[in-house]
Amino acid sequence: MIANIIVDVNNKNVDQTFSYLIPKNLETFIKIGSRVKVSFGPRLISGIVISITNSTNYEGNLKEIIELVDLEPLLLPFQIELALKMKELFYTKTVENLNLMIPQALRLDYKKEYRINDLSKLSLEFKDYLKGKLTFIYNETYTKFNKEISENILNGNLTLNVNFKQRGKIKEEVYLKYNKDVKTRGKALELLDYLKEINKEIPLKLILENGYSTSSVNTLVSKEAIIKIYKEVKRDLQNINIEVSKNELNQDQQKVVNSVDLNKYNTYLLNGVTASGKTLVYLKLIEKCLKLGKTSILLVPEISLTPQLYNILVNYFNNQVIMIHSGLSMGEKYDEWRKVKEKKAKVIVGARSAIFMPTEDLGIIIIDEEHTKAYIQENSPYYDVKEVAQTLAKMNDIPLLLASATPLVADYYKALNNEYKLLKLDKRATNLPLPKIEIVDLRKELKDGNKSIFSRYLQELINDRLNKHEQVLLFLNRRGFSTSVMCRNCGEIIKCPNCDLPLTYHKYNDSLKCHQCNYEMDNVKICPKCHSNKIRYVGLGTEKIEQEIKALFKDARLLRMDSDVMTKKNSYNEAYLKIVNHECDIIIGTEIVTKGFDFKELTLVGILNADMAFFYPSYDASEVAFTLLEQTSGRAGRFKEGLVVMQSYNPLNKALKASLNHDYVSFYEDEINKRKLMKNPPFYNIIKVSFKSLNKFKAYNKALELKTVLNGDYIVLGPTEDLYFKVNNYYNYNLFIKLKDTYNILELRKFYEEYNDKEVEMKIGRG
DNA sequence: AGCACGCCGACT
DNA sequence: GTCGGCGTGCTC
Repeated sequence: MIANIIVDVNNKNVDQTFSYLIPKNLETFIKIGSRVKVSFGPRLISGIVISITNSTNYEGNLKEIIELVDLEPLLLPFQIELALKMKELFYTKTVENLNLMIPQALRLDYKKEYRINDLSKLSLEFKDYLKGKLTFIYNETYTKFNKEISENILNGNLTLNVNFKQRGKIKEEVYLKYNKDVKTRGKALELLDYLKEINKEIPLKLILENGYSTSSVNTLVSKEAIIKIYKEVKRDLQNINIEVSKNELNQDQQKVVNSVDLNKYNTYLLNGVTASGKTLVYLKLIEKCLKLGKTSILLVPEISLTPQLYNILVNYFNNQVIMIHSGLSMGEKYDEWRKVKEKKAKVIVGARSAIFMPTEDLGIIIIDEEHTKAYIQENSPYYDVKEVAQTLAKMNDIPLLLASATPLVADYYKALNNEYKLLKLDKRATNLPLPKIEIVDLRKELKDGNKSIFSRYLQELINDRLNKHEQVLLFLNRRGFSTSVMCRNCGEIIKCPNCDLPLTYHKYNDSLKCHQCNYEMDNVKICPKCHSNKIRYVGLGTEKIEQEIKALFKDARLLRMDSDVMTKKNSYNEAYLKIVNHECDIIIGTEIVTKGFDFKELTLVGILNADMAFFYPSYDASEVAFTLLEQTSGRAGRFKEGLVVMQSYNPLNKALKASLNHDYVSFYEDEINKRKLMKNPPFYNIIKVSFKSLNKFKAYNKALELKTVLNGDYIVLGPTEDLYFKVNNYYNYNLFIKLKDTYNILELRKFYEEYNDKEVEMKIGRG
């Protein structure tokens, strides 16, 4: 029998199967998904068995598999299938896709260890250097002995051994238990008596915390008076108690739950206004799956949101729930992975990587806040977890539920056109009205001489809420920061005449440029619309706001939440508790605060720069902006009546006005027409191919070369400078390919596979 | 990727 | 002569 293997080498040139003979003694053990040790060229590495066949079309001599790395197959067959499909979808390597599914703790490190058979055959100097050791792991300090090393390898005195080291360990906890009486005294006797009396296994940690030392423990252990017991612990993740207020579905929610057919594939799009009780719908669907003995995956956009939902689920389903996100340590992730693998947990909640859990009997995949960019992994391997989930749902013939108050325009289009099934939740479950939104015209503030970040109206409201002992959330939009040019007098944004995208300001030659078509013009000093000179590029930071708040509201307690502050693992939980316990009055934050917050005392949301997101030079800027406004305003008044104040230089913007009335549909209708006109998704798919190099011209030329290859058959835009054109001395050029129905371009695949320029890095993603 | 092979310049 | 620089090409 022959095993076809993907080797653990992350390189495009070897991203193919290699065939190896299965030795007789391993035949019953080697399965699809098994990890094996093989000799690959001159070295020893591991690989994953992708398929097992009787023959191969490789003409040369086959080598035998050396040994099995893990007893049980590391990956399930469906995971292999998924990894292969992802390669087709995203132009990535199979190896890196497979690696997404292997917990870090189980990834192998290869260490080359040399063993000396006869020390006396070595030179005095080398012997001295080794200090009598028979083995050494090679590093730079051995360079001076290179010659001697290679001689000894040749004469057989040195053997090379490749060590496969697993990165993580199973966490063990030590317990102590009384065994027998021995003669002893002092502290040790005291401890022995104590353990004898209790006669139970006591954690060592507890003993040490109670004033006993390791030395008295060790004395007793060595005399066999007590025994040490090693217990494997699965780390339990931090839990905050959040009660689910109501467990009964209302009529609308019930209808949604009933509409989801658990027995076959369908993509559902649940469009539910904020606080319409989507979480309860998820709970009931998961519960139904559990009753069928099936596993559920619930994806949430960010690390920050996961613990909240996790706690709700734990309160509902107890220890059947696991959580996966990038904030967990390697060991914690491994433990969660094992709980799924051993089928001890059937409810998985987590960020995008949770989709790769070894779920053998999947029943449903739910993607909350389906519109967020967080579901796309930009760093290699590129993937969009929504497409992965869809592939997985089709493979298992189970439903995929996408949910959002503000779905992606492309997804809503598909739902309206029966590609997806549309489900609606139009009313808030709490029966509270949606928060009232008011727009403050910042142009007027400026005219009246108010140069502060806060309009007078917003200042007034903040003071009022502080007096009433209620909380205020201030939201600062970071996207599209400081690159676009806007008139502070009339709100005009300078846009590209060809693409309708905001132009980006380039400091080096004081010009404005389009990132899609390369249109370029001199920077404007006078607004083309109102001829004022108050035109400038825009920017604002959370720190600056913090300063100003401190000056304006001296007694208010502040909490800053942006990605700079919130990187630590539990910082989000801490912040969350601070807000719940009302240890802060004003919360300032970026995108991170816009999702999933439920705070009783939060009655005012201030959006400081509502315009900002509209400047982002991408076809979906309006959508991102609208979504952000809607999400942010949804934070207000979840329990009490809330008010949202948007500050804007451009109050007539259509998306802004649509969000005033929480009117997704009218936003959608406006946007979908633009998409059609501009040949953007969902009417066309966009592939973005990036070229990155220290050499500007080489990067540009490679992009041009690909464009030539593709010419004629597709709409190809570019090469254009990336939004981040020069980063760390690297230059970035992009090509945008527009095509219908698929992302699969044979010519592109061929170009990529044969691509071999070390000076220019080529990457394929989505536009 | 990582390792061998191989072909050139500068050293005991 | 030979050590070691790195460019090239292959890995079942």
